[in-house]
Amino acid sequence: MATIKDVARHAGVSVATVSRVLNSAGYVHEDTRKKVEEAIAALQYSPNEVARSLYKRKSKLVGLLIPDITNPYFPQLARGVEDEMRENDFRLIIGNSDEDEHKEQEYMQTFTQNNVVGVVTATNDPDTQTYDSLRIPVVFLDRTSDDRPSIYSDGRQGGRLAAKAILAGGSKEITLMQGPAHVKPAQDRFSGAVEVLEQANASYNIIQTSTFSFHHVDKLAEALFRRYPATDGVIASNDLAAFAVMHEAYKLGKHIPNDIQIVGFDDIPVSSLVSPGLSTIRQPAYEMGRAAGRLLIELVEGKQTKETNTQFPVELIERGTTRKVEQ
Amino acid sequence: MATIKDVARHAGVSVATVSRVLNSAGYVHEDTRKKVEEAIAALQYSPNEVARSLYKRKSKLVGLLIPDITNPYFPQLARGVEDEMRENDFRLIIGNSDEDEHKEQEYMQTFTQNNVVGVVTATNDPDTQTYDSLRIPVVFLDRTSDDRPSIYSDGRQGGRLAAKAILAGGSKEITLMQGPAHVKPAQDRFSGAVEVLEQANASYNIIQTSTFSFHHVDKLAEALFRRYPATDGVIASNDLAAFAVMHEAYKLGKHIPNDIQIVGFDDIPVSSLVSPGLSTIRQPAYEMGRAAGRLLIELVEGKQTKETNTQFPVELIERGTTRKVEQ
DNA sequence: TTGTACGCGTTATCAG
DNA sequence: CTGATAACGCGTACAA
Repeated sequence: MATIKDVARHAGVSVATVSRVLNSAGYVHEDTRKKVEEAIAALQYSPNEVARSLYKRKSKLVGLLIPDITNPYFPQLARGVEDEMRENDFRLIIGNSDEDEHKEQEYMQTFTQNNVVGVVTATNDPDTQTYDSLRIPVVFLDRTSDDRPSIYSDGRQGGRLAAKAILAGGSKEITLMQGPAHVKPAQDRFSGAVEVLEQANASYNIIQTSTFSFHHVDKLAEALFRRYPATDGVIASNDLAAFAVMHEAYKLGKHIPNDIQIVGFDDIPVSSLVSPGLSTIRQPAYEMGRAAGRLLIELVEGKQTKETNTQFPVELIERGTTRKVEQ
Repeated sequence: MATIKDVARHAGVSVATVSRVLNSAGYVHEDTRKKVEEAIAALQYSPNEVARSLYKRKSKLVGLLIPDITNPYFPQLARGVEDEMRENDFRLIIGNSDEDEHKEQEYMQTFTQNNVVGVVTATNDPDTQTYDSLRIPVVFLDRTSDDRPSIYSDGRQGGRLAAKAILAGGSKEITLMQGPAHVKPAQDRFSGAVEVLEQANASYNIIQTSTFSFHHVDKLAEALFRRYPATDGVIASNDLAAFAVMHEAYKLGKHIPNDIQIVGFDDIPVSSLVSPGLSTIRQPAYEMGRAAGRLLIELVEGKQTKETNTQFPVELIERGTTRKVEQ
């Protein structure tokens, strides 16, 4: 690895001059610039980001914390954040928190130890204390928060749309899956759905889930039909849960959507691929990720941003798990 | 952020001493150690990894390059790598290459600029040149290679198992999806399947795909049935492609598995959740990721490792898209 | 327009 | 056992 010194020597100038052309700062004669650039090319020099980071006390690194990358919803968020960052020359250190406060703290420490300029966190149960003591900007993603920069979608409206769709399709015995209590967006969805169901005077049951993880959803689906066998409409807490319900419904010999309607939440990519296609509430995850990235960059660069808190609209995607109704 | 100097001052010792207790190197009196540790606790000091990295010319960071995190197979690999790394105090810088050589190089540069100690690459078409000039260990993941450290699964055997399963279920008009030509594991699967089909004197057609991405698989599935309408058995290039085929088959009014059998590849988590469950060749992705992480660490630490090249077994998972046969 | 010298936070060497 | 001090590679006053 060539260093700035090697370049300076090769070009017959001082390191300061090299640094100047590198950062296009200060004055430097056209001819010397040329020489330096040639030297850089000849030596295939590229500046050591670590030394830079040490001197400036800030890197080109951003921390991204997500609950579990194995849940297809998060890679979309992550991808959005990454693309936005890459276009602005930032790179990501990614960590999975698994809803584990210890891991979360561990990663936050890694982030600060590495001079990240900011962090995006899509963690469900952020220990706000940890974030309070942070000196760098933090953007909360997929998480509502009034007093902090955050990007999220309209969970309440999503809940409403889901409930309306199920109602429109004529379900009478609706079961509502309630996501983890500490996850704000999950609760928003829930209350949005409840709101509509109440207004419609519909009868519904509730089944609780404490996690979004794979391993639990199938058991949850089983429990759902055991407890509420008459269920003919399910508002799932997310697409994964919806799949599990579909799976279980088939096992029980129910036909979808004739015997039972199901609405998911998220619209992860596979949802359009399965059969029947899953009707679901779409969150623009990728765009949300990008927005979070953009917001963080603005914060990092100290730009005045009034819009530090933006909510994305959701949308009902009707596919094959709900009944079509004539308009 | 407290620095080592602050700690030294607080403890009334020199920075050298603090450094010693930090790294438990050299001698330090029990009493002074105590004082230092108290100071560390009091100041909530944690060492600046950037400065460390600068001095030692190596960080606690590892680069991970994957084609696209949005494809559910890769998060599993990534998760395995991450967990293994985390347990050994390494952290990940993740990049999506999108099969784009430029992006790949960009990330490789980022990696070296940040003094990563090694990289794991699950990229399909690695520009080996880039890796040759690298001074740090590289582990190729999900990719066969004789002369380089790599972790992959037995694609050929996978292809065989898939073909046998389809044959056992009695399909007569088989269509074989051939993955991207430059992706070695994909070709292995293909040739494994061909091998079995040839031996059985089975009639089969081939449809090519140049990518594994979401947006193309549905079109591909469409093309498949347009070109080979009589198809009653499909060996898909991966689970995502299999889903697309299932979807298309339903659209055409075909019943699975009665009219048509489908076998996927990967066994991504949703495959067990959809209905019918997807019969597929399971690759132990998470374990492979962990193995890659472990191997990289061994390489980094200069341990003698004969096993620099390990192949994981694959396994047929029979679910609902193949016909059960009496043994 | 250019060069010298210092500091960013650590670790390691070498006296004491 | 402990303390100065020189690196690590870079950016920036300050001088020239």
